[in-house]
Amino acid sequence: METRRDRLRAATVREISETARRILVEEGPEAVTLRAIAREMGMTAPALYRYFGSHGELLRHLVGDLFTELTGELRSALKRVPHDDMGAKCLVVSRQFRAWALAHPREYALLFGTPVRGARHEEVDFAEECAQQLGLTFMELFLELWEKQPFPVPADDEIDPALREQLRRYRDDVLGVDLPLGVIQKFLQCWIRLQGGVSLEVFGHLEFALEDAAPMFELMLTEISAVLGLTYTPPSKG
Amino acid sequence: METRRDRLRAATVREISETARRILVEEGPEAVTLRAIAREMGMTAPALYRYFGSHGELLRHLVGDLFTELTGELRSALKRVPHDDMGAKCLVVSRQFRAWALAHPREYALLFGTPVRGARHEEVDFAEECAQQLGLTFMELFLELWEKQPFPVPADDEIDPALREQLRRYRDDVLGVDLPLGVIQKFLQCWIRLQGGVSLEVFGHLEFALEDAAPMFELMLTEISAVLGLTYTPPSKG
DNA sequence: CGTAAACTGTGAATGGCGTTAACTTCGCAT
DNA sequence: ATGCGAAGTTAACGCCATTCACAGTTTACG
Repeated sequence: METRRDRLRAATVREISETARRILVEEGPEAVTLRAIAREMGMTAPALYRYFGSHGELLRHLVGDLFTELTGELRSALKRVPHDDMGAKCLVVSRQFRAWALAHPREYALLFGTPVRGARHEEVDFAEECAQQLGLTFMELFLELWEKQPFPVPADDEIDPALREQLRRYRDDVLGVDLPLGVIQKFLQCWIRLQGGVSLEVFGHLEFALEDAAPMFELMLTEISAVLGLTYTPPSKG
Repeated sequence: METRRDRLRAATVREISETARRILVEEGPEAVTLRAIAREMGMTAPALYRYFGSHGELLRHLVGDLFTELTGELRSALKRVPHDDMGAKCLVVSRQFRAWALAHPREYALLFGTPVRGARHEEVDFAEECAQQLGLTFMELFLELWEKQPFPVPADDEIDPALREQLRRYRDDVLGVDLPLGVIQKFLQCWIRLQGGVSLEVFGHLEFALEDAAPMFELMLTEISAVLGLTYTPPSKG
């Protein structure tokens, strides 16, 4: 049952997350220290150990929240698109992903930058579950596209055997769906191009040549659209 | 002139870099502290300030060294390929880039991970110069390919105006070469796919689906080869 | 040669960090 | 009303980067 203390505790956990995020945004990742969070909340650092087992655990919780936020924004952006316009859906979700990354570069770095932060964890992590939700969002869209408007995919025996076996494992053990392996392959190819390109841009690794990578991103979307048999439409000005 | 002290100083600088790198490899990036480096060298931390202005400056120097090493490996790999086999040259340099990244993931993270470490620098950095050398290596190869075996590129007026202007600036102000803008565009597209894909793999962001991303990487190389009109050949077993 | 300057190191100190332990305070259930 | 546990505190440990005053050694020069 929901006691009064439970509510207070949940509120404090929420305040800790919000404070950590504010510091992350305003002062950068290295400023997100237990002492800084506690200071900002009018507490002392050891008190935070009542809520999180360690600094790393607090950060992993924040990562989970961020994954959930990002997933939510993608899903709600999807709802604003005509239900049967698969091309628009794919474009919207891709652009929204990039838009969130650019609007929240430090959060994005926490989610998709070099890992390590607090190293690996044995148990299934809260953050990992949330990350899976994000992956699922893309996967569901891809699956819907495949069912409504099948696009060309390689036959199983056209796929490199070493890759084939891994795709099979991912399909059967993780996704548990019934799809040709070629669809999984195309999905991963698209995802790698999308996340790879966005990461490079957000982390500043394209600045050596491009001040604004938006047109390059759109160029990538035209290519991906072509691969998937979708009609590309330029972004709306809104 | 080259005094005795200069030689000793240079040797110490080298030892500092080597020690820092060893710690980076063996204990991870967060263990690369001034105290740890000094401890390992039988010195005290403040002594290191005689050689580097700060912890961040030391790291930036290390980054420069690493860029130089990577560039060297790519260049020497190129020399082991028949001079006129452009397809093989492109494949070798791409595979060698990935191989170095996988063999030195922590170093790679320092070069291509999320930046920030010590924030921006006003003056032209040693590390930046070294990074430019790496970029130049790829660019020279691309230029050689274009001259020897031109591949299809979009005409200037087929390129998004916003992109066209940036490509022009990059070509004229940075590269200073005489090439169609379409070549620059294709170069960046290829580079983004290459570095984007390798980064995702090295940072573990493909592990959700793939245990070994090598076949996926090769698949990407077949696509890039096709785009550039090159004949793809599988990696040699050696 | 001798001496002053420059270079290379040390030790102590400051302030920040994560984390632990001992201790207080207060809400709440029996 | 009593007692337990949750939520805080302060103090402390051992890290960290960085600065400063100081000492020893090497070099340069008159």
